[in-house]
Amino acid sequence: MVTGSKELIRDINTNLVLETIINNTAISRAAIAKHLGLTKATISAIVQELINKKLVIEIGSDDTNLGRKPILLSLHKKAGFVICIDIGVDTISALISDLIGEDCSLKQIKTPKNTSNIVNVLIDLIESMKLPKDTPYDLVGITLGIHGVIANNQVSFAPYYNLSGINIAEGLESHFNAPVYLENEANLSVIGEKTFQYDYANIANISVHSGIGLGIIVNHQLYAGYNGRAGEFGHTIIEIDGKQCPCGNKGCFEQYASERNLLHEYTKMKNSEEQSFEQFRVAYEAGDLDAYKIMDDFVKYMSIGVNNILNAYNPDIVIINSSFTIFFPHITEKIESALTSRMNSYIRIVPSVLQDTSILLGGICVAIKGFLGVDNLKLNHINLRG
Amino acid sequence: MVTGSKELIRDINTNLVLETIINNTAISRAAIAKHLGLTKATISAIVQELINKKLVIEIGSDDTNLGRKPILLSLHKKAGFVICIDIGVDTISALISDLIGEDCSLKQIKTPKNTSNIVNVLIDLIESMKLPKDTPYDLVGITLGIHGVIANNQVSFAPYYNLSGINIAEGLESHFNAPVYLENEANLSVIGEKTFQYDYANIANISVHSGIGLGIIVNHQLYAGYNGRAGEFGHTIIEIDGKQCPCGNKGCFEQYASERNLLHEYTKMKNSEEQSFEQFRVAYEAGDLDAYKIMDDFVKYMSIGVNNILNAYNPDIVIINSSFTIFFPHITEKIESALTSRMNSYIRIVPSVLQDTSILLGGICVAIKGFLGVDNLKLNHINLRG
DNA sequence: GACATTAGTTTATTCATCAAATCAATGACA
DNA sequence: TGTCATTGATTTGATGAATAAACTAATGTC
Repeated sequence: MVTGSKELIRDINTNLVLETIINNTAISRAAIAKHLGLTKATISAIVQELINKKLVIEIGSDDTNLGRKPILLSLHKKAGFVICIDIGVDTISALISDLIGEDCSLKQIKTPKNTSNIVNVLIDLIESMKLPKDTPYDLVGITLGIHGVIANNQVSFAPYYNLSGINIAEGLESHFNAPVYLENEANLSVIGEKTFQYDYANIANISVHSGIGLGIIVNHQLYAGYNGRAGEFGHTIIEIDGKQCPCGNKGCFEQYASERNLLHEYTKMKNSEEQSFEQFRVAYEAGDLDAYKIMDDFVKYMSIGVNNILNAYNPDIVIINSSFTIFFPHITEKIESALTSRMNSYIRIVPSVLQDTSILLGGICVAIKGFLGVDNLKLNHINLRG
Repeated sequence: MVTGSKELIRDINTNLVLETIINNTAISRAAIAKHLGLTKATISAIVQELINKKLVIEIGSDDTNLGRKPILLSLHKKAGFVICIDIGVDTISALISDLIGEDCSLKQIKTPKNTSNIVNVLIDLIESMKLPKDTPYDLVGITLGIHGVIANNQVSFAPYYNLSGINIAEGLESHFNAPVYLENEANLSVIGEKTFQYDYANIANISVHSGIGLGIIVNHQLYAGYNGRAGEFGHTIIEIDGKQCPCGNKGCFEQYASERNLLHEYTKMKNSEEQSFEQFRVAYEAGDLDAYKIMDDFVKYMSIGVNNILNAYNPDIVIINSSFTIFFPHITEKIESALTSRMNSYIRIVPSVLQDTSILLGGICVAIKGFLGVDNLKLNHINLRG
């Protein structure tokens, strides 16, 4: 039960001050006070505390033309560092970052066939990377991106690899002495998009891969449903008595609009061996009519999916993350014009810019938010290197 | 910007105390302190304030077998009264209630063809009813149930009557000097179900009438999307290139599962004049095979809708409110067994008990919550009379 | 009638906010 | 060069709400 107390007030205001400092990059005490509607005395006290904790630093004066020059405050971005590991079906990717998502370094390995030893694999992976030295807090959080359903920080259902029953979080936590956050990949993706790219209050992010995932932001917060199964949008039905889906349903969305299905249809047209996306792309750019037909199908099915998302969640913006939108970003305009319902309000449909980095960047955010206690993070500078 | 302050602490704790008193019907100061984890001193101070404001009364001692007998506290349910008016397409229903949803009185009139004068119609309706006398606060809130989309306490889109552009809330507020809350009918419905019947954290409530509405409770709160259009589930597509819907789409859910469509299909089978639900019901109970076929369709389409709701919102419970479930409540079991996806977690599918009173009772709750500042209301006793 | 037990109140303390005064720094201007 | 207006930041005292601990109140038991 969250009741009111002095500590609660301080917590709320401290987090707001931190949030204000981060989201404004550099800001003075006076400006924070004005922004939050708190008195300068309060802000001074809170800032002093944050400076003592080495979470905030003074970075010199701003250039104003009247009165005393303000002292600019900034997050001490090297106070510690965070790690996100995306456990993909084929590849495990690890990203180390400072506290604002800058100065990242990436390492990738193959996902082992047998995942029973996953905790040790992850420990070895992290220890093989160059970790920042001599920071006040060192490693302050690890996020794991999982292709599956998470409940209570544990994998409760993962169709592509067997992680259920293994307590990954605890294993890593006790070894690194830092909090470990498990999260669904589609959820991390939308958090990454919100934090680094599209700062809207309500976002739907569709990830089209072999299946289809959906991450939802509602009122600036991740919406995961009561046991983490919300946004299993790939298994909503868009065709009565439609194509059989392995899940047991007939006519699931991902049996139509997934990359796997569309390439499969393309292969059938070509009557050849399994076609890759790259082969499809080359053919499309060469003006191949079959490829055009497949792209039309993608637009048609995706517009149905987007219509259903609009009527279910009513977001401000829909982001589509897929190979199709990476190579043909203007396809989102076609999807938008394929929407037919007069019930829909005005909406933006955009291709993902972060593409396959959105999961890792989203994981970085989760760990940073967890460490700093900040609710609504907004970061800008991205600089990925291998 | 919500910042921390002394007043915020008191507000939070006062609302928690009120909530505890209401949801426990009668409870002592000591028990409240234990329940909330606050000290007895704090609770005593807050309760004294509430008694002074005539919102809480002492109702005698409880019978315990050891120590001093506790003084039981209760909400002063006659401190004021609230009104909900459901503006239906054909009928306007008004319900007056005390502050716990007991002691209600109902009045219904026909919806006027011309709704330009709606404010005066509502004022006349309210003033023609017997309002409680000599209460400390008198009328403390009016909720209007609207068959349409609400944004900023105004009707932004209503397909069945023309209310856009009329500032109903302001007109009533200035006349009765009480806050007026506009809300979508499907949203009120789910609030009513949650408060009076099914106390779950995550609820989906499907209202099947001529169209199909959906009210969603997420984490104990109504989920309405950023401009009130979430839950327009009737216009999600369940059939590619399906039946034409007036909204512009093809294959909308409500073109299949709505009462209007199913009766229309039944009429076509019978090759007669338009069949009513009553005619359908009589035939079904007489063993008519066409009626059985229609009911099978209802189960089939509804199970698709429920599947999509589960994968979109992941609620704890799905409530179905329709003529079909009123007369054949066990049909929800058939719908449940028609679910095929192994992605779905365990779920309860139940028929609405409140039926057509859910909107009015939900509206009563909205007004009570607004007046008392209570977040999570739980009420029990229902006693409707005409 | 002493005592254990529970309910509720009183009192002193703590702590975070606020308002107002004060100190600090800086450019404008005479 | 020195005064002043202006803005930034800190200090000080007051306020209010929570807490802990002591105290009063009420009641049944032995």
